[in-house]
Amino acid sequence: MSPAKTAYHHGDLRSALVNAALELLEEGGETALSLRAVARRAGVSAAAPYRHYEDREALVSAVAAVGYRELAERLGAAHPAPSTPEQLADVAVAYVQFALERPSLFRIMFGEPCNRDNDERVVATEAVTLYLREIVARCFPQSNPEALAPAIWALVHGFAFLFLDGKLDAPSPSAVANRVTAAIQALLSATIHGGRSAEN
Amino acid sequence: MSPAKTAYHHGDLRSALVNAALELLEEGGETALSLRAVARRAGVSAAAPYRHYEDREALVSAVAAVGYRELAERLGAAHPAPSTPEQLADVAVAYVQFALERPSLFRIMFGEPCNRDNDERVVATEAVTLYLREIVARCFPQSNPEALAPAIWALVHGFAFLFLDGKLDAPSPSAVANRVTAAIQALLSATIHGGRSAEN
DNA sequence: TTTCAAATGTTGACGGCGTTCACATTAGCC
DNA sequence: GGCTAATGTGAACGCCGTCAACATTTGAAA
Repeated sequence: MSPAKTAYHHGDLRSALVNAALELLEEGGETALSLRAVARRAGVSAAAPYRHYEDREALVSAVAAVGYRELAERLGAAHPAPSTPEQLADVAVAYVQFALERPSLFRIMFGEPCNRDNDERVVATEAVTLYLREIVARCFPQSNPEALAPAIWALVHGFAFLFLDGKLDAPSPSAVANRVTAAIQALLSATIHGGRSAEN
Repeated sequence: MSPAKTAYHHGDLRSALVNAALELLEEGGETALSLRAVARRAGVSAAAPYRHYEDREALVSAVAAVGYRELAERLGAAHPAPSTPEQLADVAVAYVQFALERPSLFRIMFGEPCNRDNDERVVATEAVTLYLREIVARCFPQSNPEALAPAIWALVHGFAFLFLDGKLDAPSPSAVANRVTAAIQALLSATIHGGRSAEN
């Protein structure tokens, strides 16, 4: 509740808008996330947000950036510094659970096109990328993290989306966890076996 | 160009709307896909579509269903009946290429929430699921396809989305293909090795 | 302290959207 | 040939994103 960066008339409307957007997202899903609704919730006119964000997409990007930070936090909470396949699997499960618990936020983060410009979003994404590569490097120092990390990310990310869309049945959170864990284990044992070429 | 099912005033407006929607999608992306624009292109009033689709989402679902059929076609073209890891990898590459070549359609198919009701969409999805399970069963008769098939799907699907969103660099189509192929090979060799329990 | 420019917020408007309802037209069946 | 149901139209509603003109407030220069 501590006031943040730029506080003028309203007192940091910029971040108040992001918070309002997150609330609306949780309450009513993507459909509820309109610029006007956000402004209304922040107690401000419909045009006010344009003093802080170029357009709707810019605000959505800011929301997505918060999502990336929260995802990173969540992964870190699952395990601060994984160094075994089991621990890595825990992180993977946390990733999928994040997607299932906050589906609208996750869809905003990944489900729509985003400007490749150097905005908050790209930075936040890069953080996730590095975090993951670091983990893989620690778990498999003899492997090639730049090849393995994306594969693991893709596996986990794909599970998240397929569960989210109902393409794969997700009867219970634990069932989801089991499935993800098993897949990770399979991919990892492949690396250990097949990664012989990394001996050089 | 042969006229289809129900032809009344317009002569199969129902499918004309889907075609118009697909055109708009290719030309202008998801943003261009409005019910009014679709009606305009079909040369019909804004209210006419409601005689054939309950709402916008229903039309979008119909478009997605076409997408699923085209995806299945594309996979089949990559290899009619894969039975080796290499052939399966070809199918996987075709999946990702479909996503990159028709990003808007792919996003409509997977990127937004869909009603779990028993509509065209669910049926078309099921077709993909079965097709994949069949392939896996043929490639690895001694494995458990119900566990392996989703893992492969997730891996491929995740790659598709991450490339699509620019989270992973996709410098050239062949680079994408190589990455996907390598990941598939890794996962598959894991199955061959780790799948010992399937000997029983 | 006064003053002034820049930052911030408001009002009202525009066009586009999804959707509905009352109405017109047409198609096919008796 | 005429009736009913199916199909298309037109006008309207409220919501949306966005903009331009205007009002207010702020912080600092004078």
